[in-house]
Amino acid sequence: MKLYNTLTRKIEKFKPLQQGKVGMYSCGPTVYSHPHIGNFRSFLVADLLKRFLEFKGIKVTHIMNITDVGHLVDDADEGADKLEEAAKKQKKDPLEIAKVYTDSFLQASKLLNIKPPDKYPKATEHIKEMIDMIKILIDKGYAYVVGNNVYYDVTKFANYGQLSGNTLDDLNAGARIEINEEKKHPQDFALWKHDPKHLQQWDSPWGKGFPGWHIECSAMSSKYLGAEFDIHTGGEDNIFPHHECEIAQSEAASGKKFVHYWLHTRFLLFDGEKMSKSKGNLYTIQELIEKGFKKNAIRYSLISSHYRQNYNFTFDGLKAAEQAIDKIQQCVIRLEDIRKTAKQGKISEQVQKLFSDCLAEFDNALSDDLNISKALAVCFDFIREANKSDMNSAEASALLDTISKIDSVLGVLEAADTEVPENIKELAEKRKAAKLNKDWKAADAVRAEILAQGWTVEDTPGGGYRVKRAGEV
RNA sequence: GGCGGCGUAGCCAAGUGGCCCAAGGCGACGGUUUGCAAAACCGUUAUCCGUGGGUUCGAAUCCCACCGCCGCCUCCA
Repeated sequence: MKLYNTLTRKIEKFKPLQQGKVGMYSCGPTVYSHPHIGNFRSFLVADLLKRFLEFKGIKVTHIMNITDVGHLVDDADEGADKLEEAAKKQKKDPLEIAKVYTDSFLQASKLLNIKPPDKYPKATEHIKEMIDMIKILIDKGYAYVVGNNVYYDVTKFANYGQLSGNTLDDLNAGARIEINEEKKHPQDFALWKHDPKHLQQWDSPWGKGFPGWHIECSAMSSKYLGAEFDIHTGGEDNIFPHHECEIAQSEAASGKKFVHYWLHTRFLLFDGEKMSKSKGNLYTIQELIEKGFKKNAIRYSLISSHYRQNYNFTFDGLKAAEQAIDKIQQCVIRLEDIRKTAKQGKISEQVQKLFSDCLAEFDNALSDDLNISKALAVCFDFIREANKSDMNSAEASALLDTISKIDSVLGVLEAADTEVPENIKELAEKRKAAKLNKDWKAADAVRAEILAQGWTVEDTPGGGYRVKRAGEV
């Protein structure tokens, strides 16, 4: 498998530290507002990667943090904490705010069929680990104390800038942040801050205060994955300063290489524009569902293009995604039908080749830096062949199994367990009877009646029929 | 100013030196099937890949220039 590594800016062959096992850390949400589709693109890329690694038989330990403190509004390490701002505005305790938006995030994650990570560690529950790491950084000379604040000394870390390609000189030249007199170097960043106005305060060796933003990921990733691990994911905006600072902290503290592969998801555009609150195009998953879009279509849409490419999210695209999923679902229904009704038999060489080729090509496509477009093309080529084939029950079952393997990665199919109401069933039977009498007029009238109640009836080969909710597969 | 990405059909999007007169999805149109539908299948929908040069036997793919779009460097996935 090959992955593009932001650190080296190259596509590299992926080799886990331990064969068959992968440790993966994903930067999760800062829970000060409802996460939107852009946030979820990044989380879905992590989910896709994890599912694919699992598809390949690799055991993945996945950690996703929830940031519920310390995310300052500006990186001059001044100003308000975003959670605190929300708390003050809504006149609520920061933890209450965090809970509301954490719940919203978890709910949307579930709607999008994101496999829960092994752990969602919260920053506020790891203050001790952060303090311990800060102490080490001070002891090793990478951090210094000024009054009740602790700063990381970027000049002590030779590789600062390796991830983002920034150099300290360039950063200074382009700096738009105000100079903080306490810092030795303008790019030094806070590890621990003192601010009497801050609502969330903890005791520390440097007095009451709260942790800087970057330290949480360093502390929590090493706690759950060790000081050195395989993959770290996040949005492209995390590259600098967040991930750059994480590397500086973690590698300085442990003396080991921190992360082997850095994956960054590019931003989502909405109708060709950057999403922002002022443009009013920051949709949440829940809002899209209220608008009538299907949750699996949202998932499909968000994963259907390459993660290192800006993806232009549109409502038309969502509709196209619904159609595409329907196509797969329709094939599943057909195969289920064959599996149940066709005669038993052996799996022919032809069918054997069809599904083994499909799985191999699907694997190859995603192994190429998660080439999802190619993988989907493989999937649809397979669907077309499956729809054409005349087959026995065992073959249908094998093809269903193939689709289910593919969907263990895509995660877009839904169990078709719609309960059909009794009266609709009766109407469908009535129509069947009319059809047998070739009373087309009556049959069509019943069909119209069924449709008026929000259901559709479709004939299947052999005189049967299927009832489904109107607009569904 | 520094760092980086992109421009392929009506839309989304793969392909990064010969298999490309360019995959796949959506849409559209025609056909097969159907009592009629739906679904499915078949066919058509880019002789050409932002523009102009160059390298090469050969380029969407490499080089140069230009135009356009976008991201990071400041909170953001």
